[in-house]
Amino acid sequence: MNYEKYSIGQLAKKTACKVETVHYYEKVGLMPEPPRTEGGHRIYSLAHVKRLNFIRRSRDLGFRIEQVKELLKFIDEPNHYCGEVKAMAMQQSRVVQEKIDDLQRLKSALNEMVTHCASGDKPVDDCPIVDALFTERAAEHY
Amino acid sequence: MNYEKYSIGQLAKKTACKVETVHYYEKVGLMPEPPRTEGGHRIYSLAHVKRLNFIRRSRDLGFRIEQVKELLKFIDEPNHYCGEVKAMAMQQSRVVQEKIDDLQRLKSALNEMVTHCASGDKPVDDCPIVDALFTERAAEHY
DNA sequence: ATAGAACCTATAGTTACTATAGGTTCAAGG
DNA sequence: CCTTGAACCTATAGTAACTATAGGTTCTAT
Repeated sequence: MNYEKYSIGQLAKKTACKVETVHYYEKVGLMPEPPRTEGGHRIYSLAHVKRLNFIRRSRDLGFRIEQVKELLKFIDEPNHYCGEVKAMAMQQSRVVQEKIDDLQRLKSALNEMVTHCASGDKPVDDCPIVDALFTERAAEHY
Repeated sequence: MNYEKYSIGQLAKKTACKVETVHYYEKVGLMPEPPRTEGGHRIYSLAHVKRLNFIRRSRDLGFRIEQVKELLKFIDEPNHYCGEVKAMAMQQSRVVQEKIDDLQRLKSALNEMVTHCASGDKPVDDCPIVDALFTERAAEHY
């Protein structure tokens, strides 16, 4: 076994995470309160490194903090099955796809505006982009 | 000309924007301080409706508030040309494309994890998704 | 022993709003 | 004219997920 101990700075470096972020994760309950030195400095072990890696990777994949808490619950508590984790990953994949769709629409709108604006040497009050932006929004919003 | 006057509530309804958001836009300098009734209620005109539509549409297209301020400057100040607006729209389109690319990578990672997790009936400590999440992150992050 | 890096806590700032509290004004009905 | 209740007013706090700052303490290496 690896019984190496780490300071918060070493933990942060190993996980590409800032020290302040570790403090934050502790405050919101993602990271446990670790043992301390006599002087009050936090002492971490390899288990903490792994846990923080898990948190960071989950966050990178777009899971919100509350979702990461759920994922961690699956791990911290016994009697959970892989299927629960799989369901969350699939759900997250769908959420991400929706965001992609949104952004695609957005980019199309921008590109369309740009192509309508051929010259660029017109004064602003004659600009088709500005014009498009002034247009009233769809009725469904009312 | 249309000299119709609107209360803040009517303005909000016409632009699919909340009253509090109009207050906020005034506070951060996107909307001007409008004239008031004797009792202190704000009075808006059609120009305000158009301006707020412009702001909302720009925000919907992903422009940040500071960028919307720049766009409005082009309109509020004389001697600006369509090309400046076009450049901002093109830049914004690139930013959006980058976000799309990021999300695509993210979704691929999620989908890969899901396909590796065939059964779902394994206990969590044997789950390939959990496993992947525990994996250390790429060296470039260090 | 001491210097300075790393750590500690608590608080404020970031973005773009949204929500709340507690009070005032407006418009419509009686 | 008076009342009632919706709409308005200001100021402040809350949201997500951190980041940054201030002011003080501890650790580590010389």
